[in-house]
Amino acid sequence: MEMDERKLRILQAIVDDFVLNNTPVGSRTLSKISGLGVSSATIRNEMADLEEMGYLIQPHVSAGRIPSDKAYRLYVNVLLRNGLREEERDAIRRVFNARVHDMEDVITLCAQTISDLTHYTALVLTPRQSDLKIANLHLVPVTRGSALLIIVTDSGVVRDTTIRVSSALDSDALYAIGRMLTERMKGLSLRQVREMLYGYAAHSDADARVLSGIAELAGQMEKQTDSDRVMVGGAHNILYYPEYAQVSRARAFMDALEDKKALVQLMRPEGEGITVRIGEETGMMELSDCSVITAPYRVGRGYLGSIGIIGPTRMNYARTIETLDMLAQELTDILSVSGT
Amino acid sequence: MEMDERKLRILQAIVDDFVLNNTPVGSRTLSKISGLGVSSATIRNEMADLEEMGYLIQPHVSAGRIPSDKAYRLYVNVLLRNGLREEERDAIRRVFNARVHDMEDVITLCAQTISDLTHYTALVLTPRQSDLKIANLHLVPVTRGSALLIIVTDSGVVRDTTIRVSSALDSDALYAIGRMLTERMKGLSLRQVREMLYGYAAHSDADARVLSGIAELAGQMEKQTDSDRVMVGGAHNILYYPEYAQVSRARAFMDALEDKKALVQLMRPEGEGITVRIGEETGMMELSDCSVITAPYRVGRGYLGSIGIIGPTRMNYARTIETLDMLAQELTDILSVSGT
DNA sequence: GTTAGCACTCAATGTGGTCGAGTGCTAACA
DNA sequence: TGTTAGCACTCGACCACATTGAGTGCTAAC
Repeated sequence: MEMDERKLRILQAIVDDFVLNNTPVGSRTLSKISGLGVSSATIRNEMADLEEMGYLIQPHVSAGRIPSDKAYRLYVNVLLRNGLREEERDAIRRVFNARVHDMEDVITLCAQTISDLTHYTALVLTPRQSDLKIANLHLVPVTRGSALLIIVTDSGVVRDTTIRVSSALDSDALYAIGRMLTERMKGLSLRQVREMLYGYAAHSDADARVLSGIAELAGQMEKQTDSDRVMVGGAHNILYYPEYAQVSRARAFMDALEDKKALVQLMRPEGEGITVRIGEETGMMELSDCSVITAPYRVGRGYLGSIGIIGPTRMNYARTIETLDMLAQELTDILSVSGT
Repeated sequence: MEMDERKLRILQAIVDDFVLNNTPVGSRTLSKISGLGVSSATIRNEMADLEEMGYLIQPHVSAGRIPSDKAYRLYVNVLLRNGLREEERDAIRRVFNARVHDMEDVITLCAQTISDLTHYTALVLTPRQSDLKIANLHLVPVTRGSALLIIVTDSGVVRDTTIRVSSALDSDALYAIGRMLTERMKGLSLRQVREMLYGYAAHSDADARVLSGIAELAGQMEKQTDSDRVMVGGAHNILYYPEYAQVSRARAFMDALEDKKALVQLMRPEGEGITVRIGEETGMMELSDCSVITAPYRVGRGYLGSIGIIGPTRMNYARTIETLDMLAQELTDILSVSGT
């Protein structure tokens, strides 16, 4: 059995219709909408073939057919076409125009935007903090005897923590210490800083306090597990898809979202661009009726993280892929300007 | 018809049982569990009275009774008793022990903790940024020609943005400008800073750039609407309550959570301590079968924000109230130490 | 290769019947 | 006067069964 043009068109029509209506597609409907001008009987023959080839599934004998994972895969690989109208593309380009805030804001905004635009559940994998390189260290007096330690990294991520310091240190003294430390640690990753600090002799008590503060913050940032890097937004979106009309299913979905470690795996890019994982391809039982689409974002040439969505396999792939692709590009652009 | 001791005990037993099992409570069950040692017929008479008084509702004639909002109100006002075991209280006290990170982390951790401990949906109202007072302003070189402007506020909130500056300014020059600005603006609220900047003549181009950066950031922080202050966590928890077994209800709930403005109103404290809003008392149609419990947190004597939960009216009030009360106290303690 | 026709399948929907938890009322009792 | 046993009654929940109709596969004709 081989695939021909007509089979392809029928398959595409089935996927399109099923994505839209979520009901098994019958031969009669198809002969009307496919625009092929053949009768339902002919379509039936073709559908029987497609089923035999593994592209279609018949829930029961007197229902129509629904696409299999394999069908979606084919659809994504060869049948996909423009999913967005030009004005929608414009809207996406304008999303980040407003203003570049700090990195966390950008990430949050991004998750929100993804969820709003696609109506699926947004996934964002933030950059790994321990890989970030220190750009600046600052010490800022808060009260007598306490100071705020601020670490600025190369991609603009700012972290801070309050530490105790000698009350003899005023703003200028703290600045000086900050400068000195910046000199030594600039360009190092947090991992390296921690290692360096182990063999570091403090000149004074004051220094010692500051150093241990830095060690602690660096430790914190390094301790950030992969799981902490995952953000989920708009999980409630799935409640609008009839696939999840049973609460138990919705619950299973939500629970799967709690497994951050697995999500990190799911967001691992395969190759340079967009990655689409369909149904079983997700490798997670609970998500076997879902698809995950992810797009990497970078700064300069280096991979930082991914943005993506998770939704029912019955998904508007064209729209979603294009939306994510554009957003990832925007994100990359913004980070390249503001960071480094 | 007046309320007597026995009616109270019966009502309490009904609420307790209904909260536990979510099924209308019948007279026979009640005569067994109430421990009053009277027959079901007697209980029936009492229940008829309680219904007449508005405390009970009969879904249909051959079902048992369920508590009305009025019953929960009475329950909360007079029948509540210790909801937590000592070891649970200990666990709560240890939540924030780990380490004080920056404020945002504390808030996030708090929402997570609330949702974990209570299994309801967590609500957190963060402090209003424009009311925060400036403690320190810092300018930090990022690249030649751009700098990071960092604003530290009195309760430790740090905001930052990248601004363009003259490339002639090195780290020391930026520090000096930062110090100068700190001198002038320390103790002012962001609102005041903005006003001040309007009538402010810049000494140089460099200054002008910096000032407009500050104005912008202050503007951003001020622009933060009340809606931006609301955080919702663990919304998926409600899927575990049979009240929301119909997806349409779950959806209505989730949609209500999107109305941040209304949530801010819901989290407005009434009086000093815990506020409980039951059913219709929430003032939101969509939440008429929910209750909202909130507890304010402060720094020093000033009200900063609230933490709380939202869940079905059929809720374990004792546990929840005590949990929130303790967490708010912990939060207040932590902020008082790290801030100001 | 395509199409009309037909018997067949099976989920979805509707209908009537039974079951049982729970009630209100009444009458007897302490 | 308050409590209790007994009983007829109500009504949702559940089950069995029949009906409906969308959709199929197969066959025979074009």
